Amino acid sequence: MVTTNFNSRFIDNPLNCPVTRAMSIIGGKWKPIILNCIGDKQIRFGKLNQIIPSISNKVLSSELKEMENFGLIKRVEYTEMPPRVEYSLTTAGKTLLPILHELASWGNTNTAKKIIKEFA
Amino acid sequence: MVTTNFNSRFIDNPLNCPVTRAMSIIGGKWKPIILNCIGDKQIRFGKLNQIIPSISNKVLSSELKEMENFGLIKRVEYTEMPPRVEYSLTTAGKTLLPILHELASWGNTNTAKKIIKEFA
DNA sequence: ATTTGTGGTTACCATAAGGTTACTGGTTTT
DNA sequence: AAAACCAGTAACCTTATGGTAACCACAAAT
Repeated sequence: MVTTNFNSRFIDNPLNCPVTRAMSIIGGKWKPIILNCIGDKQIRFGKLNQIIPSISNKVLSSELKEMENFGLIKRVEYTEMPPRVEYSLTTAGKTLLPILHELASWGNTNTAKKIIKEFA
Repeated sequence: MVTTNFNSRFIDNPLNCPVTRAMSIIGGKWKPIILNCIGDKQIRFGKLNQIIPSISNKVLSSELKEMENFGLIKRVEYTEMPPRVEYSLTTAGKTLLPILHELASWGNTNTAKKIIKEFA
């Protein structure tokens, strides 16, 4: 059972509201997309940039770094030339997969598609 | 089965990536929190403002209006004095509850709490 | 006569998030 | 000799998001 603490006067305080906590960690324009792209794979920086073409390398880099700091992403650097870096989800990061799955699932509903079609 | 379309060159295009669609509809600082607060209830504007004290009435108002336009929220106005307005989720809006539940559930993990503690 | 309650709106402002462009190093390929 | 590859970084700029404070209508209660 999940205690969502509806009656708290501090429901919007990250320390007390679970939804706020979650959103302040994985909210933002790119994080869920990046996490979803990594999924269960190991994936290189350039490959991520290729399947998410409209993110700039600067932003991709900083988002990855932030999630690495959070302990959600593992970064493995191979000292080759040219360099190779592989990103993957940590065990902690994989606990996010149910959220990403629900997001993807809902994003595939006609409800979501219609809203996007009308307002985007 | 969910087609997440990992190999698309347009995964970040709202028209083609389900996660991007979902996030561009319910992303942002307040929407998931508001939706979660409404839940299965009918709830008044003032009550929302009370349980989410740090949102301004301007922002609460505009977020509600946007989600009403999306067809996720129903707004019922009672022409009394002083006025009374009740918000609730539409049928479409209730399809978001699994996402909100996963968010709340993950936000209650120690993983999430530790990250918030360290970085907030 | 003034305050209270309710659900907002308006005008204005601050900040952080995100975007753009150019650049790097060392090896291999053209 | 030049260009490509890869994984970024640095400096700079733009814009969307959200925040603040004041104000409104109307009736009832003090």
